[in-house]
Amino acid sequence: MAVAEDYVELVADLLREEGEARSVDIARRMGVAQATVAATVTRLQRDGLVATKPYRGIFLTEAGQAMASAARERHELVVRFFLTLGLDRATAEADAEGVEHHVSEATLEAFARFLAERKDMA
Amino acid sequence: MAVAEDYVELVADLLREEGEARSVDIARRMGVAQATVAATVTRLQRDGLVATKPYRGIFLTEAGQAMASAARERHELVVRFFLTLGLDRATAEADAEGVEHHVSEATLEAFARFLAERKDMA
DNA sequence: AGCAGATATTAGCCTAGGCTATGTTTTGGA
DNA sequence: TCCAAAACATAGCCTAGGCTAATATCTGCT
Ligand SMILES: [Mn+2]
Ligand SMILES: [Mn+2]
Ligand SMILES: [Mn+2]
Ligand SMILES: [Mn+2]
Repeated sequence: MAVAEDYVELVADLLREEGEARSVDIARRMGVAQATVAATVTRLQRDGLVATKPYRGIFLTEAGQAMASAARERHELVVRFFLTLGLDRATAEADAEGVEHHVSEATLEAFARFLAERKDMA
Repeated sequence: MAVAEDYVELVADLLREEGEARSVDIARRMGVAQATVAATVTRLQRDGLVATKPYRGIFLTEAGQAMASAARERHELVVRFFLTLGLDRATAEADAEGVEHHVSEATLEAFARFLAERKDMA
């Protein structure tokens, strides 16, 4: 589901940027209540995507890391595509956040082709 | 919500194509149980988007028609954009069905600009 | 006219994703 | 050391969107 991808992607970001991924920070960055994060994290754990060490934050399993990096790659490709299309950064980021969950591999490849063409037109 | 747009868009299509929009047909075309359609239609009615005449199908209110034509326009723009980008029809349609709900006005305008440029490149 | 089959509704259930309010538990600073 | 504040968990509630099974209603055909 879309939400799972966003969570693991954010957990990966927080781990990289902050060294740890705490529930509070996830709640803040996702604009959601802490209780909501708790419930979602429980599901993610059930689905084998994350593990938690209480008061020590959230960590990614192998599966979680795989999902996170795939999500990240997709996210960045969509953003770059939108930027190249002439969107401002804020819009590109905002729309990518939703669009990324609905583009097939074939479409992502088309985006990549477009970027490649643009590049060697410079 | 995304589902409301898809429903009213489909109702509009059915009214145009078939003359009437029946629950059975909506269920079939959306790949959903009839009971699900009933529940959703109840919400759409509550939200002033549709009206029903039992055993005579579903109709759009003014608001519903407005939403339907906006949704249709958006849908078609996204599909045309994807096709121009080189996607096959099936992929373009499938991805558009999800993407259409996550593109801002600014992005749609960028899509339109892209199409315009392509056109006078021919 | 009457009834079988199509169509629609209702009841009862489920999950995801939200919320607030109210505990617990941990931790760092005095 | 110890305790207030921060972090986390739990309980209880809600809506959207799904499902199946059972029931009701309509309609077209004979
Ligand atoms: Mn996202
Ligand atoms: Mn993302
Ligand atoms: Mn759609
Ligand atoms: Mn559509």
